[in-house]
Amino acid sequence: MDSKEIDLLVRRLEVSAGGADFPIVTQLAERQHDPFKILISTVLSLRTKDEVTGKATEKLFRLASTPEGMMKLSEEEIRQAIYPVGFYRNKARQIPEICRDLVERFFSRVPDTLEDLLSLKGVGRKTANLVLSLGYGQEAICVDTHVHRISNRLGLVKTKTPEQTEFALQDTLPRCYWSRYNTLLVSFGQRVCRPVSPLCSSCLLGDLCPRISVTSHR
DNA sequence: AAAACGGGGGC
DNA sequence: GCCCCAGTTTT
Repeated sequence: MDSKEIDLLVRRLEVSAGGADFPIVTQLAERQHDPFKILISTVLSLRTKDEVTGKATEKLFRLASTPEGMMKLSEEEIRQAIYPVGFYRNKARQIPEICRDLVERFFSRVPDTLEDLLSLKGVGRKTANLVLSLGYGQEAICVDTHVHRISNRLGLVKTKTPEQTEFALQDTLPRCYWSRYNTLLVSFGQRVCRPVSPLCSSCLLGDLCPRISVTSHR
């Protein structure tokens, strides 16, 4: 796929994903340029729907908005604030831990390198890359289940794991598309090209999808 | 590579 | 009741 075809694909994804008015894009834009907020909200978003995560993040930040403040919150306080995101045992425990790490090892700042971000407890490649991309404006591809699934469905990559997808996309996509691409694909994956009962009839990319007539896209 | 983790909400 | 979800960690 040459760069002209890729540019066309990204544009078509933009149209299919519904453009900037889509809630996820709006929410992400609001969190932009605040790496700490992006980090915390992404940890909260693990296996949880994004509308729920957005509200939970706001409530939590009303309690404390800095690593210093947040590391002092009790598990119970956090649990109440972030209801109903689920995964409380992990999340309510990890947040003060991450904040303590930020204060003690990184001078209360969210790191801006992949290696440092991955050293935080509960932060994996997807979270780390999202912080780099949205928080620090670096070109990064963060691969979640949507990006993994749809990149394969569109034939951009042929991979088994999200990590393989990340590296394959780095080879396939020019850098300038990385940040736009992953945000778009998540929107597209949630509203149109869903894992279960995808809206193929209203999808504008049917000609690129080998499974257009198949009922399930899993 | 696969399983464990883990809980509210939608149907 | 059953299944799904912007993942990460452990076996």
